[in-house]
Amino acid sequence: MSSVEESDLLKITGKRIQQIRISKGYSQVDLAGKILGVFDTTNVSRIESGRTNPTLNTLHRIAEALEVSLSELLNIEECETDV
Amino acid sequence: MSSVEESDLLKITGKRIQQIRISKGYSQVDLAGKILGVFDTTNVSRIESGRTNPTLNTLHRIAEALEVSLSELLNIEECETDV
DNA sequence: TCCACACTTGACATATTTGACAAGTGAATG
DNA sequence: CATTCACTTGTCAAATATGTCAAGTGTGGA
Repeated sequence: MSSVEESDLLKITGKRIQQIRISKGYSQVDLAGKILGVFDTTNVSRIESGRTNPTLNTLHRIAEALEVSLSELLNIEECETDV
Repeated sequence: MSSVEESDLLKITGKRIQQIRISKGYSQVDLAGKILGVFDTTNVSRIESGRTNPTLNTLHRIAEALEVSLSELLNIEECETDV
């Protein structure tokens, strides 16, 4: 019951990334620019909207750019999705 | 300086998964069996040894099987890698 | 020695992420 | 209007994760 479906997981994680990004005042372009190595805005968009299933390395790069730990980035409430 | 190279990240995460797995008294076969859906021992081995860059969904499935949160699973010390 | 168990490693097919680019939407502004 | 900005969406190629099978290593027990 507490198990999260894949698509939900991706959407929830995407929203969390977006929340943190916005709270820091970054645009998607800003974020992509801060990410180590090459990172396209396209991917930011796809990940934030949960249309892609990012790899550990990608999540790590995003976490660094957002100046949070991986652990924080994925600190998802597994509780209710309602309301 | 604090930025972790990809291969290090994968190895560290793999070791962490292995630690938790062993602390729960599971073999790789046990773990693979507990993971939601299909999961081969091969993958457990590859992930634990850092030879593969797992996706968010895969990490989530492993976390569930290990009965820890994603956040706990990835609670990696970003401190020194030395010594 | 033989066998079982736990794990590693290689090869392969399939699916998907990532990276690159182009185009489209909507909002705000001059 | 036209332009700019932020973001979405489509397509494509390349790299790679996953799933599956087979074989190899090392350990321990009968």
